[in-house]
Amino acid sequence: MTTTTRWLTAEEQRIWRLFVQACESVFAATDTQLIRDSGIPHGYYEILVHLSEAPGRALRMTQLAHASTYSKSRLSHAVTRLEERGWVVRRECATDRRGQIAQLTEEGFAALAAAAPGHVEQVRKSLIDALTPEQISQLGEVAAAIVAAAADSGSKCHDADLC
Amino acid sequence: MTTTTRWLTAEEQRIWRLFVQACESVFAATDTQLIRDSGIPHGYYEILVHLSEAPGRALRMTQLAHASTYSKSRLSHAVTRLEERGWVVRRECATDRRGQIAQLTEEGFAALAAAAPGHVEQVRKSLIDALTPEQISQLGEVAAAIVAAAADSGSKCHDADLC
DNA sequence: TGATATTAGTTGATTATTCAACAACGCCGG
DNA sequence: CCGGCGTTGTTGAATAATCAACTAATATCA
Repeated sequence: MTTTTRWLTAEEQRIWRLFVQACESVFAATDTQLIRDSGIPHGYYEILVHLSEAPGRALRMTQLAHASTYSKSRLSHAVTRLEERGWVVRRECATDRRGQIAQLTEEGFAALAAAAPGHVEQVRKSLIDALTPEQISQLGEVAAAIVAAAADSGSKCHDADLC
Repeated sequence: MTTTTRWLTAEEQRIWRLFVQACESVFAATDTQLIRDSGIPHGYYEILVHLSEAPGRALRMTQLAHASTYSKSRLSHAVTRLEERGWVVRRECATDRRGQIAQLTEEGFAALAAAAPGHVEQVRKSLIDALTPEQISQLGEVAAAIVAAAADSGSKCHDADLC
């Protein structure tokens, strides 16, 4: 436990900071584009995407929260705002009276369809087109390894919402 | 302008989502660790780091905002809270009477020093140790390319705070 | 110099996120 | 069928982030 700290080497630190910067720049760019062109914050967009891909364009709150890596509370607030925009409606769940089902409306689907091209274009500009094909596949493997490592250490997770 | 959208291929989309997930998992883990063990949110930690590395452990607000990729407003609020904790003080700037200089206090430095080992350990767990040495250097190049691309397209940036 | 534009930084209102507490329901053992 | 227990989802208060408006000081330039 109290072994001396394994500090990062100069090179490791450089790469760590580059990584942080790269993430921030990509998310800032995609977020800005999405809000500017469609008025949809990045987080809402992800919710709409997951709903649009679900059978019947509907999902239980918990499943949607998990898919979007939202906490239940955050999702509940977010869906309330999406309902105000008319993009989502809440429905009762037939098999579980506690359950709520979030369903994408036609307007919500239309808003998503209208926003998608600009968003995709921005993802290309910020990420895909910035890299060589080889770098893209390397990024894929690196990202997969990071996610896998997180899943491992997260296996002992006991927090309320996540996992 | 209105050319048909260059949609992402299935593989590109897979990698994009993996990338998003990887970033989220790393930041969630480092954030959680930092708050749990030191009560320091990730954003504040970065501010303290930049101050600690500056000559005299002090920086003009604007420089600090830029270094931490904070907006001026956000930084101003954040420094207010850091002052309340006794970790930072504001000083007048001798050469520009508009200016404010944020200076790290001894307590602030001590808090940073106490938090650093755990944070570094978490960065290792979430990122460095999850990758092979080759992947780490690949990640460095990929991140550098992403940052460079963002800097290019950001050159025409006219927003108030950034750039 | 004096008029105007820029820059530095703060503030308060609006909006988003987290956190802890909670109500309602389902599950399961006695 | 009942009582405890975990789950589902919501709520409201506290905290944080964004946005627009603002003050005050400096730069620019005729």
